[in-house]
Amino acid sequence: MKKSKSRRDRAGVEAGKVTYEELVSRQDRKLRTRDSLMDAALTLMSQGRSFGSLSLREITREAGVVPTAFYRHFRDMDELGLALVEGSGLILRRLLREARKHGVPSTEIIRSSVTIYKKYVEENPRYFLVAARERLTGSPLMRYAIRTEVNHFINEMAQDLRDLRLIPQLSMESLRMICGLVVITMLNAASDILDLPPGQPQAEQELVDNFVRQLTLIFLGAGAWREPSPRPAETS
Amino acid sequence: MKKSKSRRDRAGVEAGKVTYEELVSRQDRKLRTRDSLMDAALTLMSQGRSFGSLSLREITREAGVVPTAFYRHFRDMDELGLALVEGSGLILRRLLREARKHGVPSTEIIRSSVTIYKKYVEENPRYFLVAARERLTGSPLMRYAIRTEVNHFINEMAQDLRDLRLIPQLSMESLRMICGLVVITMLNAASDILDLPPGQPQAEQELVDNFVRQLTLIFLGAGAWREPSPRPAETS
DNA sequence: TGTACATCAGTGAACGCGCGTTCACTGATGTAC
DNA sequence: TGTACATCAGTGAACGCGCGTTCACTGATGTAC
Repeated sequence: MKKSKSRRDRAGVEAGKVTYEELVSRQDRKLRTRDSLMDAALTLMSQGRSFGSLSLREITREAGVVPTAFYRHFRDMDELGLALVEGSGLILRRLLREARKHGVPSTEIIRSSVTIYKKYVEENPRYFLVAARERLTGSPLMRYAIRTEVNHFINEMAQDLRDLRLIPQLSMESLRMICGLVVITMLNAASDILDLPPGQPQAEQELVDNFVRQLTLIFLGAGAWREPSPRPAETS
Repeated sequence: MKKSKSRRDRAGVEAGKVTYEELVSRQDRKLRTRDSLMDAALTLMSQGRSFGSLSLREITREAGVVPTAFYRHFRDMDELGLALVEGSGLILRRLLREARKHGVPSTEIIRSSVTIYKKYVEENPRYFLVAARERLTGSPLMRYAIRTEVNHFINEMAQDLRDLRLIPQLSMESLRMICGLVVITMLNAASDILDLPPGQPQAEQELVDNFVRQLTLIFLGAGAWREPSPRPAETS
C-alpha cells in the first residue's frame, strides 16, 4: 500500500478513468489489506513451509505492506493463524453444501464424489493446506481450533449420512466414527494431491484410484458394521 | 559438556570410584553428544513445536552444548532432521517385529493389537511425533524421507498380512491400499494419544475405543473386498 | 611403562542479519455543521 | 456545496535480541616409538 497520492496517480485518473480502487471505502481497503496478509501467509505455506515457521515481517513483505501495518489487523501471529483456521472451516462447510446439492447419484457415487472433491481441493488448495497440515503440527492453540472445525465437519457429515438413510442400521455414534475415518482419509488425500508435482497424470491417477478404493473399503465396512453391544466385556 | 578436568572432578574420582563416564572412548562420547542433540530436538518438539520452527541454538542449549559443537555432528538442521526420520523408521520397524513376535491371537485381535500399539506409542512418544506430524508439515526434504519410511512400513505390513493368510483373496496391491489406510489411522491415533492431557482416563478410553472401531471397520471392509476388474470402464 | 606428538570434540568471542515491537508521523477518508 | 476537524490505515526510524556461521583456541584422548 503506497501513499494515496501516488496510488491515485497510478490509478490513471489523468487518463479520465475512475478505477475500481477509487470507489471503495476506507473500511473496504482495510479488509482488502487484511485479506492480502492472510493470502501472503497461505502463499508462503503453499511453498512448503509450516505456519509456525513464518515470520511476521516475511508475511508483510509478501503482502506488500510495512511490518507495523500488521498490527492494524491482528494482535499477533496467533490471531492470524486462527483467522486462517476460520477460513478453512468456511471452505469445509462449503464443500458439504456443494456435496448436498449434488444429491445422491445412484451409480459410481464414490468415484464421482472423489472427482468433485479433487476439483474442490485444487480450487482451494491453500485452505486445505491449513486444515490437512496444521491440524497436526500447528501451535497447540491452532491445533485445538482446527480440531474443533474438523469435528464440526464430521458431525455435519454424519448427520447428512443419517438423513440419506443409505445405511440405516447405523447409530449416530457409529456414523461419527465412520465419518472420522473418511475425513482423515480425505485430508490425507488432499495433502497427497497438493504435494503432486504438476504434469504427472499417471501418478495423479494412481493417487485418485487409491483414494477411491480406500473410501470404497470404508463403506463396504460400514455396510457390514454391527453395532457393538453397549457394554464391553469387563476384561477389556 | 564441560571441560574434562571438571567433569573428572564431578565424576567423583576423589571418592575412589571410577564412573561409567570414565570408561568410554572419545568416539563413544561423540556419539553420546550426537544423541543428546537429537534428544534435545525431540524434547522441544514434544512441547508442541514443529521441527521447522526450532533453532540450532535452541537445540544446543537444550543439549547443554555450545552452538558451534553442533557442526561436529551435523552439517545443518536438515541433516539433523533426516537423522530423526531415520530414528522413526527404526522405531516403526521394531514395532512390526514386536507385532510378529506376538503372533496371531485368535480372539480380540484388534483390541489387543491396539493395546500393544498404545503402549508402544507411549514408550516412544518422541519418534511418533516425527512420523505422525512432520510427515505432513516438515520441509519437503523431510517429508519425502518420512514418506519413504512409511511406504516401507506399509509394504512390510502388507507382506506380513499376506503371510498370515487371514484374508487370502486379496492381491498384494489391495493389501498395500488397506495397510495404507491402517497406517494413516494408526498415525492419526498416535497423534491423538500424544495430545491427550494426562489424567483423563475417560477421554483416553474413548479414544482407544474409537481407534479399535475404526480398525474393525477397515478389516470388515477388507473381508468384503472384491478385487476391482483390472481395467476400469473407459468412462472414468 | 614412559615420552613426545597428533587428533579432534567441544569452547568462546565475534560478525552481520532478520526478527518482533515501540513510537511518533502522515495524509487520505470520513463526519459535523 | 464548502469548510474545519477527527479518524485511522499505513509509514519509517529505531530498539534490543537471538539467530547461523566463522574462526582461532584448548586440552583430554589416542597413537607411535
